[in-house]
Amino acid sequence: MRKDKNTLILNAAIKIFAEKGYQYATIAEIAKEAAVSKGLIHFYFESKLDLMLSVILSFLEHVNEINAKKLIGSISPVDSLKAVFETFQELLFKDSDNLYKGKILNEGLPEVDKIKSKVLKNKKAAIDEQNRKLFDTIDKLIHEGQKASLLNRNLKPEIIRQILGGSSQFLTTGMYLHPFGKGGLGYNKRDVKKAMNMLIDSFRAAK
Amino acid sequence: MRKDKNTLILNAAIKIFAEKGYQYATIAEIAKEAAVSKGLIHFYFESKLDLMLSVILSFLEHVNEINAKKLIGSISPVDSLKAVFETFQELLFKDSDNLYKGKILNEGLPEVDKIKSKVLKNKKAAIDEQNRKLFDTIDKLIHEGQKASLLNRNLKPEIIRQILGGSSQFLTTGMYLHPFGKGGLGYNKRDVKKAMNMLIDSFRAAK
Amino acid sequence: MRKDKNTLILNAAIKIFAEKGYQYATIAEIAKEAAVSKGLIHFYFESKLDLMLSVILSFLEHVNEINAKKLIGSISPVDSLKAVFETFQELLFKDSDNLYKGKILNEGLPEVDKIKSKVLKNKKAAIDEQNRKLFDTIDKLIHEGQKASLLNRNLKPEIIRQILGGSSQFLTTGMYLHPFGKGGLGYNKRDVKKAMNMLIDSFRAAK
Amino acid sequence: MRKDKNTLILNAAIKIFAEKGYQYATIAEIAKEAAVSKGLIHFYFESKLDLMLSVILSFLEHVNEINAKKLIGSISPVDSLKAVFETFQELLFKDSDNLYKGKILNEGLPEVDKIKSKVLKNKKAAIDEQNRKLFDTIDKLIHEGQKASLLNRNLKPEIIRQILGGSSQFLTTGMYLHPFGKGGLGYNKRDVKKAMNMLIDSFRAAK
DNA sequence: GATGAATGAGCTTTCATTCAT
DNA sequence: AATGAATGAAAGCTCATTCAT
Repeated sequence: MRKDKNTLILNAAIKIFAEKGYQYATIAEIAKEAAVSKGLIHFYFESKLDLMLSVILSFLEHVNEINAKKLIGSISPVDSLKAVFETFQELLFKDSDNLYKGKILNEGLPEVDKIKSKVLKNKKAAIDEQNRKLFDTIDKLIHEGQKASLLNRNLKPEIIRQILGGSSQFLTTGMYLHPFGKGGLGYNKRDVKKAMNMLIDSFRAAK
Repeated sequence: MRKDKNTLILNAAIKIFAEKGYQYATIAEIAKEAAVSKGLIHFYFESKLDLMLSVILSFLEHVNEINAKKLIGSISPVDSLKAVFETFQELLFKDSDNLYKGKILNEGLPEVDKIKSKVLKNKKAAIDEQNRKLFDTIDKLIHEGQKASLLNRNLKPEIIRQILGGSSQFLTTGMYLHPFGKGGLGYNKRDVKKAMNMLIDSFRAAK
Repeated sequence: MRKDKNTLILNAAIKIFAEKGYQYATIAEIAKEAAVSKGLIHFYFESKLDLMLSVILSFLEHVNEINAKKLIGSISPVDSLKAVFETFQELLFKDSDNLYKGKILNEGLPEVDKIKSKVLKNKKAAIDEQNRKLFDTIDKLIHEGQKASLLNRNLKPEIIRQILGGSSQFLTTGMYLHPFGKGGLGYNKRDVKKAMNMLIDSFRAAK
Repeated sequence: MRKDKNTLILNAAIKIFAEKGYQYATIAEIAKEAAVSKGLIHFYFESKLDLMLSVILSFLEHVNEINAKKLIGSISPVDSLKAVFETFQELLFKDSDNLYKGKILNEGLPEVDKIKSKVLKNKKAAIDEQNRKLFDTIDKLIHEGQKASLLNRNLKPEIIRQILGGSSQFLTTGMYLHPFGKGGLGYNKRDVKKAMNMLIDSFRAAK
């Protein structure tokens, strides 16, 4: 089953955006990577910015979709929280394409300010919605956990969320490390999962 | 005592780089902000990239300098660790210029790959050295703490470092929050300090 | 009886060319207007230029055809001249499609230089022929009028032709007016006819 | 006395715009004609459109300036009208640069709709003002002439203006003629002046 | 030291045209 | 006859960098 051109371009974009950064990535290079003409990219995507927003949107949709499935059962808020961050690790560690998406997610957001066209405004709205969904999921779980005295009430939920989010992202994308010539991460997927679970457990309310 | 032109340009660059991002910042705009001609910027700095590396380098030197002073006494590894991350918060929260530097630090790193000229290679080497110094400080403290059974030995030092670094950065720069229209951070400098200390304490070895 | 596709495309082209101008009109838009695929346009017309030349040619053929019928009887050269320019006004004022053609006629001519292909050279030759026919008709009538002492001999026929042509075109297309925000023309079809007749009468030889 | 680069570019633009038409003219070609880099054109002019508007504006300013001087004395409306159109002929026949301007004036106006930027809106406003000044001059003279029973009252002033304008333009730019392979105009500057004066005289009120 | 006019490589985007289906 | 995905040349514009003054 052949991938359609749309997906082909999207995957090439993920790779090039992540390798070069949004600004340094060129349509020409993405086209070359996808083995497609420059024109075709603009046939499927309104602009370079549209292309990047499409990458981000598809990733967030994927994350929320998986979360929705995972959180159906009646597990505790703390376990749910673990599950949510596990989703991140799973997706980001699954293959390099997804690892790339984590970087793009981080880098692409400032670009969103430049949105002018109607189509892109709609796409941004869709991204915002997916983001809000993700944040709401996390914040609600933290809040529930605190209400049920399962999580430490001494920290504001926003603080906890930032700690978990920052740790998750740095652990998976290896930020801090890469540019300074240190080779690999020095740890693996399993280590990350364990660390995140311990981290969440550390926020449990003292008995 | 008037600031010399070099510093004038550096400060303008910090502001514009942080506001627009490295790529979208233009020499023209930095020149305007510094009330200086475009030509003069290239008189003091070899290139745009040189300018950004100079910003990063000066920040890291500042951080290491402060750390060196703080860690002279014979405090425990855990308290030292707290002191190091406190340095970050202090610098980054001190004024908006330094907060900006946090963002630049994050964003500028991919650019480093493009370094070609000899002068810039030297500058990169200087940055790497300052970075290694910072990392070594952190890693050594974690290692000492684990050896002295003050810190949990179940987690690799790299993991702990990434968690502390990620949390610190997300808490101070508000990443995750900004692009999605949520207004302020919802917490303040004091909250961050408390949270980082609790976080470090959570890695203490169970008795 | 359904219009055939060829005519359908031609009419769509007239509308879009006139609204947007030749250069700004796109094949895609013409195709949409004609409710036809882009590919089909190139099935019926060799190129965009061919399409415009076809519009011009069909208009000139129409003008000459009508003139031929009108000038069969033995009316005076002056009345014939009036009839010829009346044809213009009639066609151009008849409906907006024809008014459009007047604009295209004016705008399209510089494009003719770009003709390269054999097919288009033939089409250009056909246009030239129709044009020559129209000019010859006008010039001959002026010349006859002058010879019969019905028209002022102080003005060269070319001069008279340019005055009549320029007046006719400016009166019908409203050139000069449109771009400066003045609303309608301020006069109607009847006014134009009267003015053109008076203008032609003004060239009558003084007794 | 060397022409400054601004004027150099403006003159190159006049030539290329007139030869190729606004749309077909390229910045690269204008730059080559001016023996200047592409970048410099955008240093002096905001955009290609700005460049053309600048050409039109400078021409209209020139026309109105000359008219203002000519109409200071207390000559009759009819003679004033002759003087105004004489200005056109003088400017347009003076040299090929000015003849070109006549064509650009005609062709460039539809582009004005595309104006978006603030700078260009100001430029458009300036053009509109110069145009209104020109139209007001013409319309006022026609109106005065009719009021003083010097000009035929059977024709609306707008009609007379269009006839004079259209004739003037067609006579000077040779529209109608050029594209059909007929060589020169077949008449000269003197013929045009005589014809325009006769035309204006033909609108005199019958005694 | 300081200026800013001048350069030119490089980018995104448009769109007529082609061709497999 | 008809479609529309795919192509690629060409264009306007940006901006770091240079250099005469």
